[in-house]
Amino acid sequence: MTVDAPKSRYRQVADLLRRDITLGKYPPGSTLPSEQDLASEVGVSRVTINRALQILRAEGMVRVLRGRGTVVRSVPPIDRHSNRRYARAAREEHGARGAFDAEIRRLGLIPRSDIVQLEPVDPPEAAAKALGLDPGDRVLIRKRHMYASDEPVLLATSYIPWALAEQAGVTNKNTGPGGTYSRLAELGQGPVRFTEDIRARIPTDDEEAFFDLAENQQIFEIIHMSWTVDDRPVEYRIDALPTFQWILHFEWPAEVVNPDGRS
Amino acid sequence: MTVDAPKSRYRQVADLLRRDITLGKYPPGSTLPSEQDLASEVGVSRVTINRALQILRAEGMVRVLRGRGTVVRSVPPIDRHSNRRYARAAREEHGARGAFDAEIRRLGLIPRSDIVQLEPVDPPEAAAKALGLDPGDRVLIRKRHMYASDEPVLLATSYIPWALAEQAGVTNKNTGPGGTYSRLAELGQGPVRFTEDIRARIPTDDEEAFFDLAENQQIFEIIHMSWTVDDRPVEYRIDALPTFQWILHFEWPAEVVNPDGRS
DNA sequence: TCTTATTTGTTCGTATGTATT
DNA sequence: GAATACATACGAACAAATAAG
Repeated sequence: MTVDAPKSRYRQVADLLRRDITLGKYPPGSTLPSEQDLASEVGVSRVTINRALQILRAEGMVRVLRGRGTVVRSVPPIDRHSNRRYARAAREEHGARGAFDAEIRRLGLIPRSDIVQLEPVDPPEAAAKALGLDPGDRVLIRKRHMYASDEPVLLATSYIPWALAEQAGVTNKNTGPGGTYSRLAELGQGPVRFTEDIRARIPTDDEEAFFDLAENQQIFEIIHMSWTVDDRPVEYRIDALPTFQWILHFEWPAEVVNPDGRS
Repeated sequence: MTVDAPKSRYRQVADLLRRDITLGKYPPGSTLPSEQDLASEVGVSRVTINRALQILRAEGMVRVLRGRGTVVRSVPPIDRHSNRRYARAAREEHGARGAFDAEIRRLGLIPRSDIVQLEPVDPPEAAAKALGLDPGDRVLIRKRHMYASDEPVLLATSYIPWALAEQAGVTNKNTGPGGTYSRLAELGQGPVRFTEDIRARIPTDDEEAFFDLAENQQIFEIIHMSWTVDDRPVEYRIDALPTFQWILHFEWPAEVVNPDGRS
């Protein structure tokens, strides 16, 4: 134990407010006193209160609404179980959106998923490279907005080579029982291996608007790829998730070592 | 494309500086002009410059040193390949610190790992619960500071039931060839399954000091657990990693579904 | 060691802009 | 339109860390 590092005022105020919230002085859904009132109460300037609230925003503890006030958030973190998500059994049992549905319902919330884009496009560079496409090759883009009880929680954008998508008949909203993966499997192009690369970053302007984030909040960016038995990629997907409302779960056996030559 | 959303000044300044950095006007390792100079140059107040720099800090693009200046960072993101990390073959080939070593050396950096704590202690509540300990049971704490070319990049704290640690003879710094897991395996308590729960959060005061972070930066918190063939946990570990310097990689086969009853 | 200049960190008062009620 | 509430911006001032002498 060292001596208490002297803390700046706005951080002390943040600690104070966090404590008050967790202790129930301001229960979930309630509105905090205005910044002006808090300033008088605590004895600091309004700018300092504002800065303290920035921290609580970054933590996802409050939601600040301009002109209205600052409300205490109530969203429990959602567990994303990556392995379970793509198990063939789970897919065929619950349908294409089964995994997301289950993740949300488990918390007593209501899942919703809107397809906002579904068409052939020229792929972004990262997708073209990852999928090993030739110049001029097009892809099927499939972009979804996903909600938990009307709170936006996930933005998923997937890219599949257009030729393959047409052949598999997954260019419509309804991809049939088991979803896209099952259609690909019927062509002998079903995924047998998945990879995910995870990083955290500042949101783009789009994401900031969709999730209603402050620029000091971060999102998980998950690059999800599906591989065939021939070790060829058939899907490149970017999932964007606000960090404060998700916990990512993985599990794997110690023995199964993938020989793979890629580094 | 919508009309350009009008951006606040500090964000425009952040965009400007980010562009200058990526375009090479301020190469890695160089020092930016002082906030005062930038303020005059750009034509905004110093407070606005300061706020813009907060954003670049959160992105890990610059490192701000009070009294000295603001330097452009040069650390490339490190790839953490979780599955490969705990493969038995990799462990026995490279030794206990093999995975971390390889991750760092791959980038041309020099790895270092200091054990800063290694002793029996009363477990924190989360660890006791996760390990299924009885009240009064102690644990071996093993806390490590890890560096890449003297930059702090990882803080690892592991907890192993003390009785088990003693029996396996892993209470010293030198745990022998293959490390702790190999000693446990010799007792029939070797891990056969791993789980990791990942979230991102604001750093604690300790972490902030160790990594030299601003409070608007976030860290990955990875709860790593090792399970025996009897499905009992033998290790509870918390890894803390600044989000901006890591990419987490996972992969798994589509077919292997773990039956497990836990939800 | 002490002093001074430089540089970033924090805070305030004040003012103005924008969104909501 | 008026009142309320958060967002941004500036200038000024002082605190704290560092570097140069």
